[in-house]
Amino acid sequence: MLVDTGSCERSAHVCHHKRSEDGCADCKVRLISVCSVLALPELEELEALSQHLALDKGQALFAQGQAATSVFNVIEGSLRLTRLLPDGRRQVMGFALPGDFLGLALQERHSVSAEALGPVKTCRFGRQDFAAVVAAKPHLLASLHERAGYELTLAQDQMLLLGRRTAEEKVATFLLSLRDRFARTGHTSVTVELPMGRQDMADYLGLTMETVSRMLTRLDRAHAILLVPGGVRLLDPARLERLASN
Amino acid sequence: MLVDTGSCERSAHVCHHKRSEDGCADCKVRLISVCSVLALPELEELEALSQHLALDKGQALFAQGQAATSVFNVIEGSLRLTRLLPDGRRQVMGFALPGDFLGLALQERHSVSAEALGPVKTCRFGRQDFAAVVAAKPHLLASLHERAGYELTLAQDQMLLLGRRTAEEKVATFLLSLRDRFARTGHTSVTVELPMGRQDMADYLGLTMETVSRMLTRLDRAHAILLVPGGVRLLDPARLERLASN
DNA sequence: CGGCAGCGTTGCGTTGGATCAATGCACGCG
DNA sequence: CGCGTGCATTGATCCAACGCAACGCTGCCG
Repeated sequence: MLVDTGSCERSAHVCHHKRSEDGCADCKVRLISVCSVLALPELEELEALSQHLALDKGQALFAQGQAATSVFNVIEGSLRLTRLLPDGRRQVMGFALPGDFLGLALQERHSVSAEALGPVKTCRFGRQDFAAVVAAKPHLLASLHERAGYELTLAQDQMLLLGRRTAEEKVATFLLSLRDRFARTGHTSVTVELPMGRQDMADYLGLTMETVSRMLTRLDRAHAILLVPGGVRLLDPARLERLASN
Repeated sequence: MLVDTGSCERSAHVCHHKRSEDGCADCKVRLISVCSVLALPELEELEALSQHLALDKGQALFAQGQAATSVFNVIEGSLRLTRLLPDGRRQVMGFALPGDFLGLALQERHSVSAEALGPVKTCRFGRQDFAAVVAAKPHLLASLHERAGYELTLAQDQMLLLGRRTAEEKVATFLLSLRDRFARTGHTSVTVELPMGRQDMADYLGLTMETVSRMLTRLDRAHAILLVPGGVRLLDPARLERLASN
């Protein structure tokens, strides 16, 4: 049931109770994941079906079009969800952060590819197994459905952004939304970590890498943000909000 | 339970059995709507909670941000689903056709506005009533969830289109996808009806009205399509497919 | 230590689609 | 019928973002 026994090497402090740390009861993302709606006995039932799965930077969790044999809870790290056009143009559909569930829709095939942006830990379930549990627990289905509804409004936000916003607005909106998402997982900070590269941001925002870079330096020179290695410090969130304008 | 007693005036032939035509058993979209998963007794239960509601061209069914008191099945006609930016920029998130369900996510507030593109007939349910029925019928929830998953992949298609496709590709893709959607409701034809205006298409595709018009005339002059009043005849679908390229 | 590989930034010319401005065209109405 | 109103088309110009190429930085490895 547990994979990645090397997981403790990577964390900053030593593990004193490895056994229980892998259980759902101690799961770091339990309270923000779909599992939050489950009572303890149900949790144990699900735990019996779960496996931990770790990925390194760049590794794919699954690919677009592939039969969906598994679904996943993201425990740690972040992933890029992409679609590819035959000629190589790419659209990043979103980024999955800890607490997110991959395979919400329980569909037969994955509609996107998922690749690790850095070291990632996930909790894996067989799709059929998971679907059977869901079928037996309407409140879990309701929770999935609620998340799907939320995803749908996020997708709508993104369509509005892609269709009707300028490059500068896109970048400002992106930084703010990333800050807000990190805030929901507990990390409240003026410095927003950017686990993805410029090209990923560009493909998410419907821009080129160069334009993203230019907009970031423009915001930096305007003292709205401060570019720091691996992230951005939001110096003037109010100005960003004004740029994002809604 | 029945509204719009004038409905027969608009249809081509005379009604012989008005009573039953308003019932779910004779509903034109039952087999393609969420109701298709319901058995007859369940259908009657739902029917008791339903009202028919008709709209004229331009009328709003609900507005973005409004508390969602009702959810709807579209029976006839089509609607435009939009989001507005404070400065007036608009993004059309989609078009609802007969058989579509509005309010899938059962959320507290509507995330978009819905406006009739022409005469529309809907089947209305109180959201709370409907939610109660759903809570009691897991297979109905599963059906809603499946539709939500489908909507999510449509939204992803649209994000890819908005972010990474050229104007010509956008228009070609739009015409083909509209043809396919009409095909699913039974209307198979080389001539695709365009119930929306140029501005609506533009706001759906992230373009201006002028660009949409130019691309349509370009395709027309290339003999890929033929512009006809109120629609488009697809003369060379293969060429369009090539332009849409996936 | 030097070289080189992988990002990110910057400058500069190009361009696809936006913008502005007529004009066309179908309709409903006095 | 002639006029007005609302949409669609077309043409002329503009500009935001793209594409390309050079350059910079950082970390890795021989």
